[in-house]
Amino acid sequence: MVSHKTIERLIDYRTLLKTALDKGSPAIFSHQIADMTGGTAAQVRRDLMTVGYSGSPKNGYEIKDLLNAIEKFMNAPDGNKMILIGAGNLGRAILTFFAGLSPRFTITAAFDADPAKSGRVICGCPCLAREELEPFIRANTVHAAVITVPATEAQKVADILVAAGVKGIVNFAPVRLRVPSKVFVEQMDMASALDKVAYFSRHQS
Amino acid sequence: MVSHKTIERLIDYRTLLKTALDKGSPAIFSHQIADMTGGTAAQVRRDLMTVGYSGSPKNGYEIKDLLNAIEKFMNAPDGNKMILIGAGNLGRAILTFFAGLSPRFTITAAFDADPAKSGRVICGCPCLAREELEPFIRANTVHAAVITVPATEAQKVADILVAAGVKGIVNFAPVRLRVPSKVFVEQMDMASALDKVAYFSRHQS
DNA sequence: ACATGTGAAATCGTTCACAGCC
DNA sequence: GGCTGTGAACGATTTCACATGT
Repeated sequence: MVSHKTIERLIDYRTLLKTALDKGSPAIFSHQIADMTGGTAAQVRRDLMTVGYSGSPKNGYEIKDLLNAIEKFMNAPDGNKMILIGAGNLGRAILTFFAGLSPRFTITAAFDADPAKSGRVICGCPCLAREELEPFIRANTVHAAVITVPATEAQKVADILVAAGVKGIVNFAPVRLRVPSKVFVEQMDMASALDKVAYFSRHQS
Repeated sequence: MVSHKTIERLIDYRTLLKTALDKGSPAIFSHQIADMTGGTAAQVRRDLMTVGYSGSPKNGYEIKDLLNAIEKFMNAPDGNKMILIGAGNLGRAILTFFAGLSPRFTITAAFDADPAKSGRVICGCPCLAREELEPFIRANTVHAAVITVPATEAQKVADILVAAGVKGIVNFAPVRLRVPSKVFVEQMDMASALDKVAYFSRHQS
């Protein structure tokens, strides 16, 4: 019911508001949020309408309360348990990246087809065999999965994930995954991103 | 003049058509393209209108000719020279990833603030000192840049890139870059992606 | 019959503009 | 005066639906 774009921006606002709060600002105006995210003041106000928190014309928005409202609206539980499939170069870089994130997201297990990696701890994360994937998901809570296997394997992995009940996937492989509409896929396609940048950097503003 | 979304899809079609061509198919229908990219047939036809190639109701689209039309429309020169700033974990993973990518994109140089890395070859790519960044861009052709430095450094790096005339940026740092509208930025924000997946995997289809 | 190309309608998202409040 | 919240106008994108060709 609430638009995809709006959610993306709310996520932006949230991270922005957090840093503003850390700096000690008590309140903020819509045009300030707009400036910092590259949007317009009207759009910020529209977006904030959906979370059901009202500011005052005098002071704008109380940052602390607004943050609470956004988190409540997003229903963000403070722990997202995730898994990663494909502990190659990219996979390991992401595992390291996650270590810096937290505590909102934790990768509870990594999986790799290479038997040499099974049972070892890679970048602070236990690595299991590919065969363990489905049983693991059924036995543990897994909110979402990160796919970092080669393109040829990605759809197979996705099928297993979907069959086991995973509802969210971040896919780094350069293929569009075919999944039921109940499952949300976020495509992190570097190859497409490069093509896009190559195109737009050459054509008009 | 032609929409952002359409370009994204054309890029999708192109990669898809390439693999279809490799498999030996001579022609394809709009609904087949739609199925494979998760769109609708009508939309595919609309998108293809913009590249100015017409199929026939009998056979659909000649894949070879359609590919040519798309490439011509995108004006894709067969070499995009890029640079990467920030040779940390993520940066190195991306350098390796690029090696696997076609000849369409090559990273001609990497830059890092750490003096220990200067002058060395990292993942098959010469690494230079941060001070070399601006002179390098002015002396060589640089179509676009990939930013993989920590969030705190990203805006500074972007400012240098823009000042030196770079027109396209792929940004992996979790901050929105402020750049003139002449410069195109593609945000590859893993943190936001995770938040998005976390949200949509919990809320409706 | 079935697929294309494309006006026209419908849907979705953004911006305008103004009432109400401090 | 400057800001919020929001109906209404606007603009962009998607889908419908059908004439046309094979």
